[in-house]
Amino acid sequence: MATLSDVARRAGVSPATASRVINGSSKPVTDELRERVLAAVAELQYVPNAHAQLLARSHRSAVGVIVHDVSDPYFAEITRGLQRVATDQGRLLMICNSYRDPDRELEYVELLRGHQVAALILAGSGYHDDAFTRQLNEKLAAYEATGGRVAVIGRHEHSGDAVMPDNRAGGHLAGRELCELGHRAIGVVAGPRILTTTTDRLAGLRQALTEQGRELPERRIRYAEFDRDGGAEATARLLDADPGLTAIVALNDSMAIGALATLRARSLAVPQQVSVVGFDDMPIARDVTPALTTVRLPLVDMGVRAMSLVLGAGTPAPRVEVLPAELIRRDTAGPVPAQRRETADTVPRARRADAAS
Amino acid sequence: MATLSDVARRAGVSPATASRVINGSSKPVTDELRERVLAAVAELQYVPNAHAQLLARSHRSAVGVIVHDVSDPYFAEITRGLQRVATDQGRLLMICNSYRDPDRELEYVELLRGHQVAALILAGSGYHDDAFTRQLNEKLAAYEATGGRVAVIGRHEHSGDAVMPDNRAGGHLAGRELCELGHRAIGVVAGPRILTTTTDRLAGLRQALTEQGRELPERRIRYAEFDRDGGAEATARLLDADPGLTAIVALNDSMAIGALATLRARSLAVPQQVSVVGFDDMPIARDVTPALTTVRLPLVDMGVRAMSLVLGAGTPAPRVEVLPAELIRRDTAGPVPAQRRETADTVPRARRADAAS
DNA sequence: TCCCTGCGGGAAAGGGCTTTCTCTGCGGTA
DNA sequence: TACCGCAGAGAAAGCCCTTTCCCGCAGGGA
Repeated sequence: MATLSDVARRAGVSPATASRVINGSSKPVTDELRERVLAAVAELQYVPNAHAQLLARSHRSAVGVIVHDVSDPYFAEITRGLQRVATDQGRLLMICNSYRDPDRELEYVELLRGHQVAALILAGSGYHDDAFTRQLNEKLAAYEATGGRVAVIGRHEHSGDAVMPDNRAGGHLAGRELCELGHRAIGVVAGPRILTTTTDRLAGLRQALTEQGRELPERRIRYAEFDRDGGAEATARLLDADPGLTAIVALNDSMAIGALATLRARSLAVPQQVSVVGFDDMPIARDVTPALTTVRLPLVDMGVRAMSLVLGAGTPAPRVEVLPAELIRRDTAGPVPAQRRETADTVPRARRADAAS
Repeated sequence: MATLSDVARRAGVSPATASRVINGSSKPVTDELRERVLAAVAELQYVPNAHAQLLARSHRSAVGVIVHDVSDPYFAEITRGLQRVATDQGRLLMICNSYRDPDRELEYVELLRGHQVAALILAGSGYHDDAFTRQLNEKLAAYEATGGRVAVIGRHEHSGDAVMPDNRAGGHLAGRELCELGHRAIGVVAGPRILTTTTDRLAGLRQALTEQGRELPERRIRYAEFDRDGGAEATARLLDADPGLTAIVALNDSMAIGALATLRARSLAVPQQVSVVGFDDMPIARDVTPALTTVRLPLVDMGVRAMSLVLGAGTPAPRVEVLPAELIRRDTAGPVPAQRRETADTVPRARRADAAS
């Protein structure tokens, strides 16, 4: 690789001058030398060594981002928001996928710190795991102690700046909607128990049911991976255990799509026999058939805000921005079927079996 | 940030010794010093400056990847394959989104070169743009001249290693299937004209129709963005111009989903009134209703191979691996409706209008 | 004419790390 | 006892840039 001094030598100038020309320094350089340098750069196809530059400059510019998986639409949307702000400010993003592995998350914090990022954004659910949380906070604190900025998206455990989707309110919205449609036998297709996102959404849902004088017994909840196959599988287990279900809440849209697949496979009409409500409103939600009723989170906006937080001026007190959830009514949630209007819980066993057939 | 000399000072050793301990150098260090260094590292929360390391080591390890958009399922799958191999070999990936902007692509080549990546992988369609292609090749050649490895995925223009999905054969597969189902009035919802992927798939499709004694006139093709909305819009234009269409080929699955949306909006039953064939077989294809008949490309495998090519031993002659396309029959393509069995081209105007209603 | 100013350019000092080279001191052999 | 060899540690030379500091020179004012 050609280096700066190669360029300088070829142009017959000092490395200092070459550097000034290349970086458009404020220090003036005569046109003649400038041209010679530029010509040398072109001839040698010179590209500055980014690492040497970063070492020489004190200025840190890149921003590190840790998500569970960029290719997951949830994170893809958040990332879009992050990118928008970063690009506007000429920042480079380093995006890392933790694939929901806490250890990998820890490793990436180190890695990004080593890469001298100016700020760090952790997006995605936290874990119910005290040991992990403590370790993470230690690392984050160490980073912040050296001037690094940190913001989290959708995580409680961090003490600094945070952007929080209102998962609990979203869960509540889904629950209330279904109650108002008359459903009583509601099953839940949930993500991993260890994720705070799962428990937050679940908590909101449970609260809504309780407010309506109903319950969400643990046997009506199935935990699985937060993806399509997890949703399909959890739905199957739910249905096997409780054929009388008239509604299913999936704790994200991918799982909802899996749920829809299982219902279709079992020839259960949606929403005539079983209603389904998803969560997140990812782009595909409107394109499945029937179009998915779901709880929308302002994903892009979450990204925008987190990045703004981290690139803007710091404040002594941590800022927490809670972004609201919104119910998007489409076609998968309908009134409870007539023959099941009574609560499945109180229906005699025999009739319940009937109703399921 | 704590530096290596901070660690060394605290441990009462030289930076050289500290470095040896931290990197597990082959040079032996007594246990006592080793412990002192490790203790200092922990106390100071020391993380080596990655840029300084990269500068000092001659060894280059990271691999640069340029895709159109990682959050697009097509690239997400390819990236999964790339990651798999990279992770196995302990390589870090730097992934950049060009958002189908040729200039940005050029910039990223420079950027990644500046970051001293050991190899470069360009995934995604090439452009019918000679000036761009020349520039790109120049940059790539300069990079290769300094020992960089390059592989492309799905691009013709590069003279080196390449992994090529058989887009043409895939187009052919889609065309033949539709012909065998009796369709004659086939419309195409195509991606941007400037992309070689579009033209390759189109060429295969056209060839299949020609072989069956049919034609693919330009008026039956609509070019739009390679996404859901592009597909929806192009389908609408196609239908407006030619209501007698009995089949639509979408040149990728996102567009196919858009096509499905438009057909649903117009109450045209799929596949009873109109058949649809997609391309790529992205994961969601099986979950839309009706499930999408499409042409599968081994996306993950494409990524795996490209990365293996680039990390394996170089060969004097460039290697081109062509990966086959496969037709996945699901539920969106069916036999041509009875009343339209004759070709739309030969049906009198009046009857064509009837048929469309 | 002399001095001061200011402009354009180069020399050189880092920035944080790796690695070669050098040095010290010890044990072992003749 | 004298010498050799080697293990283990440190000194220092880079890696490739940026940027401060300094210098020479030309032009302008007194």
